[in-house]
Amino acid sequence: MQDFLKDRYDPQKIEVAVQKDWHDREVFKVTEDPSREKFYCLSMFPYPSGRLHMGHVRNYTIGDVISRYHRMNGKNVMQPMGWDAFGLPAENAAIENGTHPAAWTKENIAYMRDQLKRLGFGYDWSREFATCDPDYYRWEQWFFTKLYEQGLVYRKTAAVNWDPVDKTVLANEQVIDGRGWRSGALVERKEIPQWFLKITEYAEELLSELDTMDEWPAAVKTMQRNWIGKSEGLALKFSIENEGGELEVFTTRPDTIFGASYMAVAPEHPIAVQAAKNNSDLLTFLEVCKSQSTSEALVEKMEKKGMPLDLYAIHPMTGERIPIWVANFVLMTYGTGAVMAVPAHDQRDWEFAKKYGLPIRQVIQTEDDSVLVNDLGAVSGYGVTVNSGEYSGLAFDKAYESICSHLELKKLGHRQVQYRLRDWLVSRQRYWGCPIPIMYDDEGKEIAVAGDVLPVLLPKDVNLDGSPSPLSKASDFLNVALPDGRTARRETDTFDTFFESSWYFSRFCCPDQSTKMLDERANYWMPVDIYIGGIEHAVLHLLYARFFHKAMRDAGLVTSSEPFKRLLTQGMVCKETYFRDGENGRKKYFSPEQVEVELDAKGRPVSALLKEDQLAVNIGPVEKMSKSKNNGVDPQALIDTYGADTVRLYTMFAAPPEHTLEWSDSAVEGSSRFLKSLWRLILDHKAENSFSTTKPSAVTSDELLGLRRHIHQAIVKVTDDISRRYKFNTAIAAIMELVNHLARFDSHESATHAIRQEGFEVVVRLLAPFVPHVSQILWNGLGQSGDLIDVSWPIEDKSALELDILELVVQVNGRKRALVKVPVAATKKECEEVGLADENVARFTIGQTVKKIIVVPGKLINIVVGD
RNA sequence: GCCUGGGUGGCGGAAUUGGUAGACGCAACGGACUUAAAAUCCGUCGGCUUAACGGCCGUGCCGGUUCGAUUCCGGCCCUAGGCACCA
Repeated sequence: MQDFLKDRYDPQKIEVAVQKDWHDREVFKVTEDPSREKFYCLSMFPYPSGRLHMGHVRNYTIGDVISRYHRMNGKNVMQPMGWDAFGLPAENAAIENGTHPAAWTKENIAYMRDQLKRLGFGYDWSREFATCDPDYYRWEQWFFTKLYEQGLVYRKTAAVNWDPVDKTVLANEQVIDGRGWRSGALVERKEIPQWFLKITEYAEELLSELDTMDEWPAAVKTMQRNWIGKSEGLALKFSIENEGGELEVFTTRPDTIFGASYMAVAPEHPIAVQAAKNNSDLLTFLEVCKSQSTSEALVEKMEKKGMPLDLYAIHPMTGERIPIWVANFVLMTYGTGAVMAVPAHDQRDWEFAKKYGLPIRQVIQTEDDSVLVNDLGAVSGYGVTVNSGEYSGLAFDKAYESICSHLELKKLGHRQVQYRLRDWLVSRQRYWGCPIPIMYDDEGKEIAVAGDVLPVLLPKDVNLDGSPSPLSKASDFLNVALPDGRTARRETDTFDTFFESSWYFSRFCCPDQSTKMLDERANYWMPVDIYIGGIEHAVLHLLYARFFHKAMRDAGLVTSSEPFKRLLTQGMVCKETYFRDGENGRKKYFSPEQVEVELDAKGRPVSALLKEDQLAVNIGPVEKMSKSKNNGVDPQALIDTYGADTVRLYTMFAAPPEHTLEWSDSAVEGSSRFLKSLWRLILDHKAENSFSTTKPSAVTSDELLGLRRHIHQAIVKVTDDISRRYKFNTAIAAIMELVNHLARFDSHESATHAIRQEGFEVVVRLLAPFVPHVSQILWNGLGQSGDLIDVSWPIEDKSALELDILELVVQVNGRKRALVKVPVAATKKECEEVGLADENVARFTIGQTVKKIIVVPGKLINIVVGD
């Protein structure tokens, strides 16, 4: 590498040169090496939307810092990159601009790949692939047919959002205020046959394995546990009066059964549908329910409504007639689609009962609520049964046991484990996705496509005009001749794009394998040692990927049970917003560059003007960078202005990885300033041209020992922050502190030069993961040769950390009153004496009795006094 | 509505196991250098109070545990993410 450490710091020049060198020598290309510890570092691959956004930059910088750190610690590090290339935006772009999704995607990938390279991420580009490559998706088609053979795949009807004008299925995102985003038509709920994967077969393992995943954030594990939603309870049957049928429900509270005063079923429940056949009011109600969204969030926020079915169930304990209602809040997708309502002890049942005047009967008495006040709401806690016939007066466990046993004996119920988790609906009625490898013969019987004729290629030549399913009109694709001479019709649905992202990490281990889905290399690299990505994936993507990996394990494709050893969830990147109220009630947003902000004396923003017309604009909240809020910062512009190192340094310094990061242009300036000043300090240091024979460990002056202690303390701190705490902001702060110490040390003797040389060599190595380009140049500038990426991470000299004198805080009754110096070896008693002797401490202890003295070794002395 | 986080100076954040609240940086202000500006360097920087030493208050709000609470517990407010077809 050429000697760049001359005159001015020019990031563009050095970064491009360093990157070219890495590329020419394939520095980041790796192979399996059983002699070294492997480290598989993975960042969630991007959807190729067009350009990188700041969220990508942040995500990939975190991954690159961790990768480079582990490589400097001697591990065999693999860091791959690829593209989650199927999805809705490509189809939308196709409809809007007339570009083909394949071409649009390819172009975006090319641009974004260049951006990633310009940011200096150490990826093994030889492993790159896009999920829309047939070489990739053929294997997921193959695996789908394996799962089909094993009975883990099935077809049944499920609801979709149907746009009656465009005659197409809409994603939840495409439904705005109940209307299709393009047509504006009221969206309907429609039941169509779709493909499902039996993730519920793995519910128990997906749940229990979480207990062993101690390197995952507790919040993510809790979210997954609640999503899987295991509950134990009683499945019981209520017979229906006259009709002779039965209504099955599930309850976790059999102890409240005597309080069941009505039943509620989902609008799609067969008995509701049946009852509506000769009841036009009921039919109308069911139709209204049908127009409601498929989104659970919206269903739960709706006003709770219902209608009686004019049917009665027989209470299995009391023989009482209880009315059956249909209710819009009962979900057909959970349990049996029917519930027994106990309004006294369930808040939602209570509200519904109040609204429709249904009886509320208290059957549980909690310790602190001897009387149930009906007007305040349900009492959902546990307690002792009352008004429950022969089962009255029992504690929860006893009541649960005896009621379950009684109903089991009478064959009216059985204990059951129930999960909230539903099977994974993988069918999508879209073009730009992986075709589902299924055919239907003339009788409509399904046939899985044989493995040796895969892939089922997604045809390129289709008509994309926004009308329904292009694949159903592509006759070359649609019609197939079977080997036995019969003809068949292909499935026209494609896979959910979560299908592709559920196993890409395994394929990165052996992307060139052309005869198998995976090979032995996957077992060398898997599991991923650290997986980094947005918190928004906490449940869906991460749960699907865990399930998929277990299914692959059971098919003998991998040996590990969990795909991701550690998970690091990254916060969003935000920026302030500026807007004016538009005519149609919608806000018009202005980008921060268009706005001039006026600050008060304290630096608080007080008002903002649009530069263009010098009139006021409103200052909005700080929100996630997005096109709609017009508050995005283009990483490319920053790279062009400051260089990749500054952008990387700022994104790591501004906040810990899990936090949302609030973007500040002036703070970016600060990171740039730090690199410039470090450059100048090392340039000046080099110019001293001092020859020193002093060994750093041999210095004796207090000042130099102190300086050297700062150097080795920084090594300890930064190492711990990167490897254990994943707190890159404090790691960088510690490096900045060390640089400040080195810069302010006002001596230029040869011994000082030697310590400074040691200090800068440490600083440059500690900075290498964050700002790899400038670090490489400074490393060479300090007289060292070779690739910094393969230089060992510094190790602290323990003797440099030793101290003789400690500072202790002295508190009186928990309030800080003094700082005292004591020898390291001081006993507890000696510390107490020094503390009590302090003048300011004495002001607060005089005339008081010392009741107790607490000494926390190395930290503080707390003197507790009183009268 | 349900599940899960978060709330600390003007701002981003620090305080790692209950032990000095505000590290590091930004902004702001004062000064040096300069014909001037930029850049750079030095200093101040939570509020109130004091001549000074120091003192009092202060980590969203209310209450509790403790010698000691940003940290633990209970309740509340605000805010972000997810809720199964955005990825």
